[in-house]
Amino acid sequence: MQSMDVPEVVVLRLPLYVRALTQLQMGGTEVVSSQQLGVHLQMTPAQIRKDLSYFGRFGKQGRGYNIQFLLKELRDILGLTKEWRACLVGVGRLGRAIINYTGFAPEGFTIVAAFDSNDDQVGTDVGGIQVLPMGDLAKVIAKQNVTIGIVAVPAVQAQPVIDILVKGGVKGILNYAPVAPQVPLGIVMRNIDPVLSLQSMTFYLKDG
Amino acid sequence: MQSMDVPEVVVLRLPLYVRALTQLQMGGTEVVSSQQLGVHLQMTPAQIRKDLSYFGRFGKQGRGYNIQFLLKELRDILGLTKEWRACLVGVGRLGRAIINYTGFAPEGFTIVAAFDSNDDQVGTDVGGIQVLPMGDLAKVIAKQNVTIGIVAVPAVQAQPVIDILVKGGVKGILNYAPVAPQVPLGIVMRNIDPVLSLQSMTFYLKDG
DNA sequence: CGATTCGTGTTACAGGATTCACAAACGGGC
DNA sequence: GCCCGTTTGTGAATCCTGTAACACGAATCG
Repeated sequence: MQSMDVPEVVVLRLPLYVRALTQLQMGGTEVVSSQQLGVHLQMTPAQIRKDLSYFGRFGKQGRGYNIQFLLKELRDILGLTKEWRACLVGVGRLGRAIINYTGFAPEGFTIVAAFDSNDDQVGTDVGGIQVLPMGDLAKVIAKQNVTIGIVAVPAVQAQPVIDILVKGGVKGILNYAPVAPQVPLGIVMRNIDPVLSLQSMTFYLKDG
Repeated sequence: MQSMDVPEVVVLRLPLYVRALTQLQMGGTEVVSSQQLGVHLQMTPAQIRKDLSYFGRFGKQGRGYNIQFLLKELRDILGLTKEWRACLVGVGRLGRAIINYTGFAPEGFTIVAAFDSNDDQVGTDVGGIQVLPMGDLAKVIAKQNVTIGIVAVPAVQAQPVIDILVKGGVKGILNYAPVAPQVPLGIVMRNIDPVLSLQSMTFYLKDG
């Protein structure tokens, strides 16, 4: 709905606001100005105000933003009030680390199933989750209400796996494989790729 | 030097070109046009040509780009021709996964040392690397010629650890902790944060 | 050897995003 | 109740990025 006319860069920044505000809230602050938030996040106050203004008027002139209120609003906007159910494909070293990562659950992201194409893996238990064969994917996605697929397979398998996930019905893909797969319109994909990060970093390091 | 007037977005795309070209090279292709590359990467040919033109004239009219040559040039530009030595801080689950990740080495990134503040971890062997106490950090960075620090510690420890790394002399930080730490000017930082990726994804998923 | 085709590098343009600047609103003090 | 310092929300202006257009070089073909 409103997603249409909000620039994507703005959406990418919203989670940063959520995180910073949460931190401030932990610290006991109740009200914050765009100025102060800007210092925290290394951004200009103007940008913060403009970003927020895409979604409504959350602040009070002369005072700033009520943190609790703004947090609730932002969580709503981002869709973080409900639980998101994900499935993982690929339980190699990386996949295991992802399953055992404790950062997802507190934010409402739950991995409810794991798959692998390797028969040796199928049937084993990883971090309390039964590893299922790829054939069960579509069925589990439908039954378990899975909307996000997490891909942790080798590069060459990424595209086929993603095709299966999409056909199975997931709406979002979190891709850890070092490739830039194609997804149909309407599917949201995010890539996690430390090597790309390092390779762009070295550009600035090479003659420092 | 030239880093000054090249937009950062362009630098971020260069590794994508390197990867796509490498893939084409594996497939036996010798020459590629911006058109073809664009199909591969889902970009307009114009953008590719413009990006490359920041650094030189690599193509031949009527023919396209010689892949081997362009790859060499791009690797040079990005500083990928030498070996980059990194150290890891934090050998918890995430840190172990990073050490054991096989994607870094082929691209010239080597983890030469690991540190942890937990005395139980110090002295143990992780993926063939001795875990050292934090106190040794500065010494090792200098002796081992380490330029990149990889941070895989809990959120609250990230900032102090990064301060130590920077004081120790690293020039780049690859941060896996879910915070946005501050670094002094001249230090390059990249953040890897799957939760942020998911949280911006759900914005588009929430009423799909 | 001239004509034709192809694809580059570059310049000009359009669309976005960021920053600026200011009127309007709020709260506290008197 | 009124004034003053503060901070928002928002058009306007600036900056940046991506796209389209085009002139030219290189190769090919008859």
